[in-house]
Amino acid sequence: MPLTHEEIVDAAVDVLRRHGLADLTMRRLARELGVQPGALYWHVPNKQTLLVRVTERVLADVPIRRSGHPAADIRRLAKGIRAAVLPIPDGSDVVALSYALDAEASPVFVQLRTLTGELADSATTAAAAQALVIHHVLGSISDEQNRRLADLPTHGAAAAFDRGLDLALTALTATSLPRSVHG
Amino acid sequence: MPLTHEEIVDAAVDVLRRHGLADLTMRRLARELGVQPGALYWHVPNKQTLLVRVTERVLADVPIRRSGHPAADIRRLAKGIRAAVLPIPDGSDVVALSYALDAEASPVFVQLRTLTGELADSATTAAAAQALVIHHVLGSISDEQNRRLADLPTHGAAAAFDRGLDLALTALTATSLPRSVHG
DNA sequence: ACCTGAACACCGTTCAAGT
DNA sequence: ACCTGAACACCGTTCAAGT
Repeated sequence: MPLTHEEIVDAAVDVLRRHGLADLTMRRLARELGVQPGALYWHVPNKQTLLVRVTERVLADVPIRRSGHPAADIRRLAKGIRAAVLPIPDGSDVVALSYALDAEASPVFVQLRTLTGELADSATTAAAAQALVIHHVLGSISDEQNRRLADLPTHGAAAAFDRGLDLALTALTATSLPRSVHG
Repeated sequence: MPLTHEEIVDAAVDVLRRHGLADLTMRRLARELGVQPGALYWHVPNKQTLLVRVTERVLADVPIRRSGHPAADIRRLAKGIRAAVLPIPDGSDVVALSYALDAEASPVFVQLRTLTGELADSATTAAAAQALVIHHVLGSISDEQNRRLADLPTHGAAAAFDRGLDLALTALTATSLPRSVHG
């Protein structure tokens, strides 16, 4: 049976999960799948696009629920992203790259945009808040993964993550009265 | 005259500034300097370390002044980093990598840590605020550079950057009364 | 339609040997 | 002390040719 697009993304996620981004090469992937490197290029245009597909897959399990309380939903979403990406070596780099290439690459990104929009008093504030949260989430994960790589302690990481999230959300709900349960 | 450490870093910054990270290879650098690739390894242990030196050089021109008003100083510092890194292709990636490898790689990082410490009501808040600001700064620059690469508009970038900075600082000065002019 | 084989133009790093 | 030459073990991508 012929190689499928799905199989390639599966194998890519697997290599990333087990060995990190440095080992996630097109050649390595081909070896893992028992084909020649060139075969991959019949199914995938290039490595960058493949990494975006990997991001979609990794973020696909993050639950997107709505409670009517945007701040609480943002908090849950941010924690969900962290939980999904943290166990994957270099996961934050891959997700950041995909977010940069395509800000609609995952429903998770879109949902975050919607939620900050409901909480902010203006469109510019909403955009700034969305960016602040995304940068906090991906930056925190990146720092934590790098600390792990360098064998530095990460005991307070989860609490620090929450504290940073609080700071960002405090500012949002302070500058504007929450319009909360309106959607 | 023999090759010097300085010359190598200079050439590296130059290649980065003109061609970006993808073209900043040890072999390309050697070619540019008229030596064999192996020659570089007598002066520099590896590429990662060289990139940290590049970051030091890039951030060296960011002015570190103190006014007695930490929030204003943080704002100025953040804008200084943005001004220094934005004109350099992939500059945010290189700086983020260096920050991850060594959070004391530049006096700029250290100064930011000090300033958030003065504004926060606790050590954990200080650490969270430092991280939030750094992630905002590097994340914003990265987004802006990527948008430029993809020929997307970046007209509101400076304002969005300031707005995000305000959000982070508003939260800091709201949760705690500024102890401000105490250092 | 799907893949192989082979090439093109590269990488970072090491190290004996030269001067 | 400082560098060359040459190697080792790789990269991403393309594409004629095969089935």
